[in-house]
Amino acid sequence: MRPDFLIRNKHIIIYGISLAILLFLLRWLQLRLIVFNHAFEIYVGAIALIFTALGIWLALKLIKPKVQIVEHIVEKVHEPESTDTFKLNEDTLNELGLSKRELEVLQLMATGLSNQEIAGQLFVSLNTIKTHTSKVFEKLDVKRRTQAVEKAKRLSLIP
Amino acid sequence: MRPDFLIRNKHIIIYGISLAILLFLLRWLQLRLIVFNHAFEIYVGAIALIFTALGIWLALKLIKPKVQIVEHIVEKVHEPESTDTFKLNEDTLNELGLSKRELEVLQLMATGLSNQEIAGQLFVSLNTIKTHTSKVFEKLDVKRRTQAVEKAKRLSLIP
DNA sequence: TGTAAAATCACCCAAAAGTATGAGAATAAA
DNA sequence: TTTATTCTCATACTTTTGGGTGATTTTACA
Repeated sequence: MRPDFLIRNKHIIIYGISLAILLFLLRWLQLRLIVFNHAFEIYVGAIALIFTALGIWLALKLIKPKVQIVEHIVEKVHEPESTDTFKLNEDTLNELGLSKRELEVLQLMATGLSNQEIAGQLFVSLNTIKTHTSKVFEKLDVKRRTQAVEKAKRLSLIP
Repeated sequence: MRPDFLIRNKHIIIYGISLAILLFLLRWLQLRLIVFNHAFEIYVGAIALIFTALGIWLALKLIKPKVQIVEHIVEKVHEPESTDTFKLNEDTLNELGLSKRELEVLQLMATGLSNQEIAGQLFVSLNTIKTHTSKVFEKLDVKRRTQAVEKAKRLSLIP
C-alpha cells in the first residue's frame, strides 16, 4: 500500500518537493538580497524567470488536449485495466430481479456473442435466448443489447 | 451651560482627543508596519503571479516550438495512470486505419445507440452510418457491433 | 492542380435482433 | 401439496443490423 500510494501520488510529491526546493532557493536569494542591497533587480529577475518557467511547465503539464501534437509521443502504454478483481454487485442484481440464467445470458451477450451462439453455448434453443434477452432488457430498462451490456458494466453486474 | 461645561473640562477633553488621535495614529502606524513588513513578500508574490501567468500564456501561444519539450515530459509521465483518465491508444488506432468519423461512430455505438439514433446525433443519414459501421467492423475484424465495442474497449480505443 | 482518402448517400437483400403471446416443465418456497 | 418463479420452447410479426455494390461530394495533401 505504501509504494502504491507513493506511485499514485508521484506528481504531487514531486511537485511538493519542487516547491520546497524553490522556496528554499527563494529564501537563499532573499538572504543574498539583504547582504547585497543592490541585488534587488537580480532577485526580481530571478523570480520572474523561475515563475515564467513554472508557468510554462504548468501549462504544458496540465493542458494536454493538444492531442494532435502529442500523438507521436503517446507510445506503448497498453495494459490499463488488467489486474481485475471484479466484484459483482449483488445488491443491484437482486434489486433488478435478474435470475441466474438471465445473468448468464447477459454475460455471454457482453462478450459479443449472437443469440444463436449463446443458444449453442447454453444448449438451449434460439427462442429461449430471445426470451431471456427480452426479460433482461425489460429488467434493465433498456431497448438494445448494446445498452444492456453498457448498463450492466456500469452497475458492476459484469466485469 | 454648555460652554461652561466645555471650558471647565477643557483639559480633559483635549487630553481625551489627543489620546484618541494618538491611538488612531498608533493603529495606523501598526497597519503601515504590517504592510511595510510584508510589502516585499506581497511584491514578490505579485511578480510570481504575473510571470506565472506570462509563462502559461507563452506556452499556450508558442506551443509549436515547445512541442519537443512536451514530448519528453509526457513520456516520463507514462506509467502512473491509475486515475480514470482515459488515454486513447493512437498506435492501435492508426494501425487499424480507423478514420475520425469511424471512431466517432464507434464511440456512439458503445453507448448503446442504434444506427438510426447515431445518424440523428451526427446529422447524417442512416445509410451513411451503416457504411461507417461496416467499415469499422471490417477494420476491427468483427461481425457484430457488440463485438466491436468489446474489442474497442479492450484496445483502449474507447473508455 | 490533380490525386487519394474520407465522408456522404442510395438500394437491395439477408440475417439477426427484438416484441408479443402463450404454454409446458422443472424447481424452489410456502 | 399448492403456489410462485424460473426455465424452457414455439409461432408470428416488426425492426434493426449487416453485407454488397456503386456513386457523388469533400477534404487533405503532394
